[in-house]
Amino acid sequence: MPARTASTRSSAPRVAPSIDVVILAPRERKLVVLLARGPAKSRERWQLPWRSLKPDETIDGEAVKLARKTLGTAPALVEQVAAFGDGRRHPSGAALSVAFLALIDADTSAGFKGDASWFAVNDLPPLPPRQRGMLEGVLTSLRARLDQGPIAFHLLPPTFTLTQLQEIYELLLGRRLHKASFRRSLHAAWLVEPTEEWRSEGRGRPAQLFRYAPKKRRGGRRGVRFGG
Amino acid sequence: MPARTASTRSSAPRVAPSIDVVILAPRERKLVVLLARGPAKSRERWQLPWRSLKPDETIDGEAVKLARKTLGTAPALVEQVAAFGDGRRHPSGAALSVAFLALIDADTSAGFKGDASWFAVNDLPPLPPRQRGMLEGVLTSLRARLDQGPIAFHLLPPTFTLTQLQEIYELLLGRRLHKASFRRSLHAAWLVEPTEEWRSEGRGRPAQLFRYAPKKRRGGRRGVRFGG
DNA sequence: ATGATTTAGTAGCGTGCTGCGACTAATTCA
DNA sequence: TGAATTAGTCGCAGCACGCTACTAAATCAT
Repeated sequence: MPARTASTRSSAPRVAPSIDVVILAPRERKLVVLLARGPAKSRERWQLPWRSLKPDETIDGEAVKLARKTLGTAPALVEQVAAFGDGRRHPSGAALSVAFLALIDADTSAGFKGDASWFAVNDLPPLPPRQRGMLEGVLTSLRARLDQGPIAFHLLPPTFTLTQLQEIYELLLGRRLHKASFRRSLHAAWLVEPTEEWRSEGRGRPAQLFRYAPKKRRGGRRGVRFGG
Repeated sequence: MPARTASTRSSAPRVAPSIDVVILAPRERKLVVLLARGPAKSRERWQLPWRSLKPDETIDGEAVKLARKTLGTAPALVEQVAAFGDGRRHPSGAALSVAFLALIDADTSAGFKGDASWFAVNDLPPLPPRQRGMLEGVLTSLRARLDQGPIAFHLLPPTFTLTQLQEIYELLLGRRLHKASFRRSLHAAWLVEPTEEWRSEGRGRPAQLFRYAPKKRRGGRRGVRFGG
C-alpha cells in the first residue's frame, strides 16, 4: 500500500538512498538525540542528520563520516540498525533510507558546539515521518540488544563508577535495577576491572572507578542479566 | 548536496537498490536455501532471488512479492534483516542491497516446483560476493533471535509434534538439546497448546500434535531457553 | 503371542542463578 | 559527634536448569 507522497506526480523520480544517523548520549538522567535544522521552508524544523549515498560509497563508511561531521568528534560506536523503505516521506525524497545508531558519552557530548541541538527522546519536536519511524526503530533495537553486547559502555567515559553504569542500564531499560544483583551479574560477565582510582562525588562514600575490560573467560561471555 | 537523477559518468553509474531474499526451509535434518539460476555468462551460476527496487515501491511489500513469485506460494514469514552496502559486487550493480529472511515449512517446500533449486546452507555453490555476505548475515541474525521470537514455528506446519519442534531448534542452534529440559522451557513459555490428534510415525509410541498458540500470561513471555 | 526395540513423555534430584532485604563502610553536613 | 548520604557486601529463599532414570505405547522379529 505505497502512500504516494511529497513532490511526486505520476511516477516518482529515482533518488539515491539516504543514510540517517541517530546520535544518542545520556544527559541528566535522560537519553538525548542530536537533531539538525531542516530547511526553513520545510514543515518540520528539525531532522535526523542525513546524507544521500553516492555510487561507490560504502554505507558504514559514510555513516561514520556523517556522524563525525555532525558531531565534530568521532562517536564511540556507529552501527547499522535497519533499512526503511515504507512509503513515508523523507526529506531527501529517497525511496530507501538506512538508519544508523551512534553513541557518545555524556562528557564528550557536553563539549559539543555546533549547529545541531540535543533533544530528550521522550520529548521530541515533529520529525519527517520516516525519520520518526527510524528513531523509534533504533531505540527499540538498542533496548533489545542491551544484553547481547557491551552497548552500554559506549555511553560512558573510559573510566566510570558502577553506579554510573547501572544508571545507564536503568535509562535504557526504563526501570530500576537492584544494586547487589546488578553487580553480581556484572562480575559474572567479566566485563569490567577496577582501577586504582576513587572518585568522591559530593556526599557519601567515594566510589571506585572501573574500566571496560572484557575477559574472554571460559564459557561463552554472558551479557549482563538484570536484577531488580 | 543530494545529486541528481539517473546515471553519473566518470564513476559508477547510479543503480537502484536491490531486494534480496533468503528463503529457508528444513529438509532432511538440514537447513536449505532456495537459489535461482543466474545468467549463463555470469561467473556464479546461482544467486539469491533478487529484484531492483523502483521508486514508490515499499521494500517489505516487494520482498513479499518476490518471495511469493519465486516460491509459487506465500512464505510463513518475511522479515527484513539488514542493508548491505559494502563495496562487494552484486549482480544488479546496485550500491545498496537489502536482505530479507523468508521461512516456509518442510511440507510446503516439498511441494515446490520451479526454476530454482534447494541447497543445504552448509554446502553452497559460489555466490556473488555480496550475496554470500547477505546469506551469512541472515543466518547469524536468525540464530541470535531464536529465543526472542517464535521464529522456529514458521519452519513447521500448523500442527507438529514436540520432537519436530525440538529438531528445528537443534537445526538452527547447531547442537543437541535435552528433551526434558526443552519441554519444561516450552511449557513455561506458554507458546504451544495440545490438539486432540496423535500421529504415529513408524515405530514407537505415537506423539501428540501441538499447535502454536502463544498465551500472554502474567509476566513477560519468555522465549524458549535451552536445556542441554 | 510375547518379548526386544523404538519412540514419546514424565518425575525428581542436585546445583547454581536470581531477587531481595539487611547489613557494613566511608564520606559530608549540621 | 551524630544524622544523612552514598558505596559496597552478605546470605537466604525460591526458582530455573541440566541430567538420569523412569513409565507408556507403538512396531518388529521369532
